[in-house]
Formats: sequence, structure tokens, C-alpha cells
Amino acid sequence: MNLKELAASLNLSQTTVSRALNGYPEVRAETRARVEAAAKAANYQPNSRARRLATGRAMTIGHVIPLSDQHQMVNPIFSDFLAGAGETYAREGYDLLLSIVPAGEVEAAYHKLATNGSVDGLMIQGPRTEDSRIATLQEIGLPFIVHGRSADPEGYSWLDIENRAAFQQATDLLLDLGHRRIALLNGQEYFDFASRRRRGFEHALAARGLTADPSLVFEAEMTEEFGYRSASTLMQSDDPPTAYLTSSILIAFGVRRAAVEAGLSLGRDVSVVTHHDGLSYLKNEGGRPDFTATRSSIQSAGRRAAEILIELTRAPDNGPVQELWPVELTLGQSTGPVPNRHP
Amino acid sequence: MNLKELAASLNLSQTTVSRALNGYPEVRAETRARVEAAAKAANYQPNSRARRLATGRAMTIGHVIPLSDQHQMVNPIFSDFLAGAGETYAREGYDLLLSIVPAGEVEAAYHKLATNGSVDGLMIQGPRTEDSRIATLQEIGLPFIVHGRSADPEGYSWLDIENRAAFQQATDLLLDLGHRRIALLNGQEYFDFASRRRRGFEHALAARGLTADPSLVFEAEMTEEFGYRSASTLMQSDDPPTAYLTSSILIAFGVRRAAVEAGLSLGRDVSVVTHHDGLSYLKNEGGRPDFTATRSSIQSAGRRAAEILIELTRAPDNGPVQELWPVELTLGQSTGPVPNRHP
DNA sequence: TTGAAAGCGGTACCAC
DNA sequence: GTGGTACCGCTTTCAA
Repeated sequence: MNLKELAASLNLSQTTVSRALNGYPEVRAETRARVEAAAKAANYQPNSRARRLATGRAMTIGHVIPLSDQHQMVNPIFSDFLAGAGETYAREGYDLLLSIVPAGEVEAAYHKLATNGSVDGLMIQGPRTEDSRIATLQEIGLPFIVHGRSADPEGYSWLDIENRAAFQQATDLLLDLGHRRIALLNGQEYFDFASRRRRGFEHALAARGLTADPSLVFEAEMTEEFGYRSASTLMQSDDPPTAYLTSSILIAFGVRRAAVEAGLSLGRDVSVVTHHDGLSYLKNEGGRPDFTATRSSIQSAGRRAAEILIELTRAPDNGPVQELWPVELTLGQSTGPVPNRHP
Repeated sequence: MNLKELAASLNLSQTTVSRALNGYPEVRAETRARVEAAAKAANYQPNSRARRLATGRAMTIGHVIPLSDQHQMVNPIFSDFLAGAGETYAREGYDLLLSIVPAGEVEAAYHKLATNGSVDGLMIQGPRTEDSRIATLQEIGLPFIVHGRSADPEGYSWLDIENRAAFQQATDLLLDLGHRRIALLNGQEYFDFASRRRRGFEHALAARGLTADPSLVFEAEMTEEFGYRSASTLMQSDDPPTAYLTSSILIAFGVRRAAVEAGLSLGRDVSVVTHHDGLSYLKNEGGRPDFTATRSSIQSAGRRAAEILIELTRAPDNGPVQELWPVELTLGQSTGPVPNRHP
């Protein structure tokens, strides 16, 4: 059943039926009701291809994922963000076009999506400190929003969290508890969020006249394995850290495993603060550890980023929208004393 | 630059230009070359919306993910499969429409995607033993393929692995090693793959006159936490199992953590076989355990499923395509002896 | 308040 | 081998 047939069955013109269905005000209420009833009865769905052509809008948002960064897809953050964004798209009647391309072909994909009119806007994830995607998109002129930002956060829309402040605060907490040897297990620092986190860490130390011990700072893909290996090494060293600050729950899981193997208890022998859904202080006393926070804040970020992006596609001439979200620090019931140096 | 303008600039008709660009044979080689050169110079991209309307094909495959099964998205299998499928779509010129909907609205989403012509085919993941999506799609008449299958595997296309045989084989291996108390940590058995795996497990036991001890069989969402909790409990029991067969690497990770806490070594004190990329026998002797297999087989499955699905959209009248893939068992260097009952 | 008709940008049939 | 033209199904201006 298409519009023409529906109109014929109602003895109305396509025009009127179209207007009735799309909420135009000039349609008489009675007519609209009649049309809506018939559309429902016939289970009429406007053909999206025809509508897209006629309106010139794709009603589609693109997410382009580089394949070699496939690890990114494994990262739970990625899928949670996607779930949140997808929720908004569905609510607003937008489709999500997921394009998985070899790394190095991302910007070519942008050009193609833009010129063949497949999408109205693009979502950018995982920005680097220097990220050429941003300049490319500005040049193309397609609306886009970045989850995170680059070193230069001017002239485009983004939604980011207070990475620097959060890690400064977390470091302060550990310093307040008396810790002096704190390890930082960070994501790869070419990602902007990671470099901001490191700066927060260093800043908190500097504020107390301390400097980061380079042998306690690691950066790598944020896996459990990375946390395990680096924490294991550190725990066997002569002067092991008493606290760990990590950039991901997976890294913290690895630290936990290393601690268990070393016979240490999180929250008693060694302190761990990790970024996850906000920041969490981890411990494994008293049964179930508090690792199981939902990642609701990341879903929220996805929802909000999608909202902003859709707004941008509707009013592309508005200035950039930039939102900086605070990060909450969730403490376990007991943050524990400064651990003694373990045997 | 659209087709009309391109044609005008060449003093040719739209028809000829279109034919030249789309590889129709009747175009003179010289003309075609001229057209192609001009198209390239002008960076011409055919408008995908117009093309879709004119051809009546969406050139798009839909993946519909239920949101409450959002855990599914966290599951690495999900994203690996997606990455593989996405690769094929890109190669074949198809778009991937990812639709994230509340659980319970999945079939409504199918109807909508079908009637508004947004997709040419649908990819179905995570089939249940009884899965109403399949009947719904058969009724709708949209091409689809299932990754996995339901209890009744007739009349539709699917790509599955030999779950039953694999778990039977794995159980046989453990029995051959002398194990008699083997725990099965399975996925939720309303998923068809999980029920097949359980049957393989039970069948191997039955073939030796043994029956599964119900207190050693668990099913749950396949998380690390599940593996940890169930293995911890079992390891503290009076008569703990000497071997674990698990349905996911995450579960195996949980078993590993429980083992470490209990002072047991994988591959020496306790045997673990898990499904991951094929089946793997896990151990943690001699440094790095062999947990780090790539999930390439799942990506391959995604690629192949996408190929079949695209083929189905092109020739919807062909009979169903059904492929059953074997599962390889990868042994560690040492599978270890039957563990002594631990203290 | 409703309808006729001209697009939107291609594709594909039918002539020449 | 090339061109004219009628669609594809909907939106949107313009007239009535």
C-alpha cells in the first residue's frame, strides 16, 4: 500500500493524505482522523526511500568504525555509547548507518557518505589529541559531533567528560589517604582522554611538590591483560606502589588478578581507583566487590550526543555545541588505610 | 554534481552516462572512458537516495539488536561478528543499518523495516531454541539469515557451528584424561547453542555410562562473574570437580580467578576447556596463558553470513542456505594429568 | 481546506 | 551505440 493507493481509497489527493499524515495544520480535523484511521487499518508505512529522495534528507546518522581499531569495538564503552545513541535515533525517527572500514579509509568513507547523501550527520568516537578527522569534516561541511575532543577543542561540537579534573581528584583522594607511590595505568596517550587524565594525575602530584615516578606510569590498550601484567611486575618490584589509578575497569580487573596472585587484598593491602561509570574505589572485602557498576553514564552520553547531533542536522548553521560533564567519584564503604608495604 | 549536469557537460544523455558508469555493455569503449574520466574529475557520486528509489532496492542490510539484551552487545562475539559482516557489506556496496530497539519491539521493527523498504535483508543473531523471529520473518518474506539456529532448523537459512559435536568432543577429551567430575558452565539454555552444548556434554558422559551430576551444571549469562562465582563455590565444595568445560572465554576467566584464589593452577591442578575461537584447553603454567586467541573464526562467520544474505537478497527464490561449521579443538602444550583432589 | 502538478536524481524500457 | 521518456513514491509549491 502506497500513498497513491491510500489516497485513492479515501477519495482524496495524495497531497491531502500526505499532509494529514505529516501533521500539517491546514488539514481539517475530521479529514485527518479519517486518513489516520485508514492508514492504520491498511498498515500503511511511507516508503522511506521515496521520502528521503523527496525531502533531500537521509534521516540517517553515520558511525564509521575503523577496523584495525577493532579493539575499540570490543571495548564495552563503545557498545554502551552506541546503545545510548541508538535509543535516541529510534525515538527521533533516524536510522543508524554503521560503517566498518579499514583504518586509513575512514576519511574517504566520510567523503563518500557526504557526497552520495547517505547520512545527515556523523558521530565521531575515540578522538586523538591530534585528529585529522575533525578538520576533514569541517571542510566537508557535514554536521558532526565528537565524543571526547582533541587538543584544540574550538570550532566544532563535542561532548566530553572532565577527564583531567577527575584524575586530579582521584589522585588527591589517594594522596589524602597517605599514599605516595601511586601507579597510573592509562590508555594509549595518543587518545586525548588519556593525555588529559595523565595531566590531571601529574597536576595533583605537583600541587604537593611531588612528581610522577616514570616507572609507575604505563599506557597501553585498556585490557585486563595490560592491568595484570603491569601490576604483577610492579607488585614484584623492590618498592611497589601502594595504590593504582586506572583508566578502565578492565585494567582494574587485571590489577585485581595480580593482587589475588600476590596474596593482596584490594582496599586493604592495596588501593585501586578506576574510571568506569564515574570513578570507583575498588575493594574485594566482604564478598562481592563493587566492580559491577552499570555503565549508565556512557549510555547517557550516547543519548545526549545523538540528541545534539540530530539538532545540528536540523539547524546546521547554529554554532557548535560543547558539553563538559563532571565525573563523580563513588567510594566503596571503606577506602581503607594506607597499606603497609607488603612483604 | 549530479547525473544531469555530468551528462550535460559531456554532451551526452543521462541514459548513456548512467549506462557507462554502471557497466552496461552497449556503451562504446571510447565513450565509456570519456564518461569515467569526467566522473572522476568531477568527483561524481551517484545520489544513493535517488538510486535506491529508482531501483527499488535499499542496498542495505539490517541488524536489529534488542536493548534489554544489551549484554549481547557487550559480548565480544557480537562485535566480532559485526566486524566481519561489515567488511562484506562494504565490499559489496551494501550499507549496514543497525537498529537498537527495546526487547519486545524487535518484531515490530522487522515489520516496519520491511514495509517501509529500508532494508533488503536482515541478519538474526542469538537465536533461541524456540524463536518467534524466524516465523515472523518467513511470513514477512524478507530475506534473512540466522547466525545459529533454532530447535527446528528447516526452511530458512542459517550458519551455525557444530556445538553439540564440539562439546561432546571436549568432554571426551577430559574423560580420556581421566576426569570423572566435570563441571559445565554454560550460557543460558534458552539459547539454542547452549542447549546443544549441554546435549553434547551429556551424550559423551552417557556413552561411558556416566550421567551428569546436576550440581556440576550451571547456566547463566556468560560473564566473568558467573565463572568466578560458580567455580569458587565448586572449589570449596566437598567433592570439587577436577575439570571445567565452559561456553565462553569470559566464564573461563572467572574460573581462572577462582582457581588463583584457591591456590590452584590451571592445567596442573584443574583442567579447563572453553569455547572461544574454537575450543581451547587453558593453562597458566609458564607465564602467559593461552587465553589470547583471536576471535577470527567469529569474524569469518560474520563475513560468510553476510555473503549468503546478500546472495539471498539478489535471488530470494533460491532455497535456504544452511552451513554447519566444525569446531576445532586447540590444545595447549600440555593438557596436564588428572589433578589430584585438591586439599 | 483541498488538489494538480512539478520536482527529487536516478534507472530502465523502447525507439531510432 | 545512443537518446527520449516514463517511471520509482513521496513532498511541496502554487492555484483553486
